[in-house]
Amino acid sequence: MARTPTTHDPFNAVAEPKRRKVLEALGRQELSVNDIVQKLGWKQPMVSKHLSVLKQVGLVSERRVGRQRLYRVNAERLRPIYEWVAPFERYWSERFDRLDEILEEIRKEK
Amino acid sequence: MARTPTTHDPFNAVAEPKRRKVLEALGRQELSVNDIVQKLGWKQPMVSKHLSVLKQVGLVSERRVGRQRLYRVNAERLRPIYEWVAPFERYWSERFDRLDEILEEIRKEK
DNA sequence: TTGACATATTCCCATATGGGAATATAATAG
DNA sequence: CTATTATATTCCCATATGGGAATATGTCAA
Repeated sequence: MARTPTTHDPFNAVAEPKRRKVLEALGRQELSVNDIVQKLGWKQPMVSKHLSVLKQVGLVSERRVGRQRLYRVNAERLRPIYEWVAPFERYWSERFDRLDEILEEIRKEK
Repeated sequence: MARTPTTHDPFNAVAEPKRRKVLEALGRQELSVNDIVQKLGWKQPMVSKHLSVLKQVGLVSERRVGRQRLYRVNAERLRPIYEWVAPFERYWSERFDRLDEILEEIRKEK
């Protein structure tokens, strides 16, 4: 029944390129909405909306200071993505392992 | 407008949990549609549909042998995901680096 | 109180979705 | 040719989407 909501899990939240941009813009820093607006050059409501999704899914945390809201990345929530994809890293790096083996064999033949 | 199509890129394709299951089921092996149907216990059309998306986005390749179609993971296409998420790995592992520093300081004080 | 600033929310709409069920295509065997 | 096996496609529908524009909420300062 329809696509999984973007707020359902980190995989869906991060499928949206702009949401990835927001996380990149944040990096390790704690930034206000306006900081991000400046940095990315988007409209403020757009930034707020994407932050809202990221927050609902736990990818960012929010801290209120005066009239500002400071956001920071909650990297732990990215971990499932890393852990799912990391095992596949061997699939493409293995190619080079094989290349090493082949080169080794050629070396021995000489 | 509207959400980015699932066939647009690996991030969107893999946001769907069942599509991740299909890739896991494949692993390094080359499997027929029926192999996957057996392995996952889903209806055949469902498997075919998900394979179709994965193929369109380049996450699997297809080879025809007789009436069978053999699929295998094209791991290269997962690389962008790995490379996007990997830098964040430091964010959560760093916590332990700091812990090490703190322990080191305590040691010096003694 | 009244502004001014910072941020969030609402309303709008075209669009692609994933699942189920049924059916179509393709290829082999007899 | 026909039946059978292997796989793909079509039709259905409820649903959440992301963008734009406008507006609401919240907080400080004078």
